Amino acid sequence: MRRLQIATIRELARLSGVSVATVSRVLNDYADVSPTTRARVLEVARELDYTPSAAARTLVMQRSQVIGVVLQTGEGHPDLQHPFFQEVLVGLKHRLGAGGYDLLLFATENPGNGFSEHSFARRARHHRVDGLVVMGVDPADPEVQKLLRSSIPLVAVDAEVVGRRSGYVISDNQGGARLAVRHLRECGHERIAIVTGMLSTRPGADRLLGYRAELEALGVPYRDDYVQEGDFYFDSGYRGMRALLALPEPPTAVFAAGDLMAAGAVRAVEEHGLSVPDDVALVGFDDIQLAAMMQPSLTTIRQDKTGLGATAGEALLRMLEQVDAAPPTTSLPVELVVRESSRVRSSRRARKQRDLEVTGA
Amino acid sequence: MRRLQIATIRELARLSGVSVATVSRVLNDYADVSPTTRARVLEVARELDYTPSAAARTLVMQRSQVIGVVLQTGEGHPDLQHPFFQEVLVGLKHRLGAGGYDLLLFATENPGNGFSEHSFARRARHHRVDGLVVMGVDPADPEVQKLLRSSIPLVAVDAEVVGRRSGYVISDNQGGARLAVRHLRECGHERIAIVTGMLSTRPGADRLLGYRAELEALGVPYRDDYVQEGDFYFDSGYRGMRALLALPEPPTAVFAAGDLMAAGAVRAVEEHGLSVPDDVALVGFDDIQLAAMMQPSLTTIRQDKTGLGATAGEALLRMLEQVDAAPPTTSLPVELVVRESSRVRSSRRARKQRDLEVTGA
DNA sequence: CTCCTCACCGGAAACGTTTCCGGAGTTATT
DNA sequence: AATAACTCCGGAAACGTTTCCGGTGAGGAG
Repeated sequence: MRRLQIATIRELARLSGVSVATVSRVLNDYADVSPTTRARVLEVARELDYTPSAAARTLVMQRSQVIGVVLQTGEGHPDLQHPFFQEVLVGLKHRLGAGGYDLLLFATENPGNGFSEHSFARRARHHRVDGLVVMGVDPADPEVQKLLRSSIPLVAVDAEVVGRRSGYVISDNQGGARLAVRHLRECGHERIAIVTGMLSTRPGADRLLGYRAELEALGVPYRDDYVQEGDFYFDSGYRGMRALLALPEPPTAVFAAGDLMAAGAVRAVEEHGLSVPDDVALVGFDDIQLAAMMQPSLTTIRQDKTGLGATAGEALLRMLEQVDAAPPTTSLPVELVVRESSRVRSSRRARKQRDLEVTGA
Repeated sequence: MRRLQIATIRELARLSGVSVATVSRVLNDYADVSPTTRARVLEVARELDYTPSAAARTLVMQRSQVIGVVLQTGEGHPDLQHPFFQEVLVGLKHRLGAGGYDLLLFATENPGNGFSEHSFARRARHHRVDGLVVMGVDPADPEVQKLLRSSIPLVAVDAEVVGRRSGYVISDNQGGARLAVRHLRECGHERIAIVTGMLSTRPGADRLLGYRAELEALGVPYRDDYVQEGDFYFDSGYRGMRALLALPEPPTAVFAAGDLMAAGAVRAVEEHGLSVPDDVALVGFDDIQLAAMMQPSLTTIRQDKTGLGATAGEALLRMLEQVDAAPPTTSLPVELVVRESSRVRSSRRARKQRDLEVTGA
């Protein structure tokens, strides 16, 4: 009873004694078909376990029901490796999946086979994806610029790209940074330093901006030597913190513009024989899983990561449904989550609270 | 100069003054074409920024150059959320990308639109994927069984599925568990408990098996009350550890069958007013990023996660190239990584070493 | 009884490729 | 000088759909 070839619409038509046109009509829920015919065709289709060919459908309809996802492989660190993007991906997949779309992950490694196949724009056209989501890319990247001109609906996460058919969703990075600095100030700190993310990225730049803005608003003088440039990953946080500790007048509080870097900073502080938060208070950014789990648990600015993905998906769906839908330029709110790394003293009560937070999630 | 329609092979043929057949031959590097013609076609193709349509090619060639990836959305926890799978995905994408394949992420949410679209087997046929990689699934799942019968080359990660065209790659979970227990015993512990992963999964079951086997080998009596069933995630580690600490004779060492659970266990221990490793020694499994970053850093059994992905990709490529290639049944070695959570005392020297490990990675 | 409308259906073109088959020149072989 | 063997190329079928356009038969209006 196993068929060797997978069933085609022609086979299905033959078996139900109607034309392929009619079969197509019942499969696509057109009105112009009698109830009896419809029932018969559906029955045979079920028996055959028939599935239409996406390729054929794409070819004739000029749309694929597939969304391309590009995660730029950062220098050395595949972005896929950063927990942040992973969570965004979860939200994205969920929303787009519910909308009937599948996700095509563009491999960033150039296959080399055939004629030059690399460029994202080419790959997008090649697969005829209906839309694109790009994450962690530099908007100035020529690759990205090509994508923008391509008239394929696109939404970027964490990068401010705008075009006729492309928008972005992003967290309120500047506001988040201000929250972090204000919190540190309210904890009594005056010497507040920062370890930044990559300044070439929007979040990296904005968090630094917010840091400076809040410092000014609070009347705390800005010092160049309190700014350490990092790259969002653990090691750079570690190195940045070391540099800060080596200063003649080291800071008593540090805002690390990413949780991974905050973790690195904690490592540096403790290796220096000091303690978090007693000697150095720390606030991170992102609230990745790690933040609540580490010791001391990390005060941080929570981004709604799956929300970013879901919002991006949502916006994309809107743009696909109505051609004239405006591309999104959405900024999602963030939230200060106070944990141990910024508390004056780690008390019994603090621990209890921290616990509730995690297990309740 | 912008074309409204994307260029087709027909257009390309017209512009180069040859037939589509010839263009196709040029593009696919056939020998049967004169150097001058070849050059001309290539030139025009470059000008047009021509890209062949994947849909058309798939249709006629009956292959898509796409690999389907299914990540079963576990009960409550999307697997994509577990760092483990993320890293496997990195390796997979890398290897398969280099082989010229793109990855299609199957959305697990049933789109509902059209006629029943859910089943993975249907989706696989629908997109005509050339191969499949499945992760974190139950081999007994009827969905998976359907996939096996479908004659599409398949390789599973972390699940022992075998079929005519399907194999698996997995870590040596049993051996890893034995390593963990032996290490704990060598640290002087006698009362060694375990918090298991989901026993319905291969790794969950195997790690428990290894635990028991090594206990026996070492002549340490096995106790039922030293076995707490978890589910690989933080909370279950936390709960399991609490239960163990409530025992009349609590263990002095615990093997947590996953790093996330180990982190939860640390939390429970400290909340209980005890310390890791002084009161309770801990060994985890996986060596996810978290393990090296947390405080105390986690002794664990390292799996080669990207290696799993790469091996899976490699095997799949082999099966795609030669139909008669045997499906893999590969087991990758694991490795004990000693960090603070199992050290008798956290010394200056230990910290130094831990540091090297992380920054050197 | 004829004509119109309407419900239902089939034929066929189109989507963009690959590949089989054969044909026209050109060069080598007898 | 005829034929064989290459080299290079074009026509056309095929892949599995969707959709336009038109056709048939039944029933209602004139």
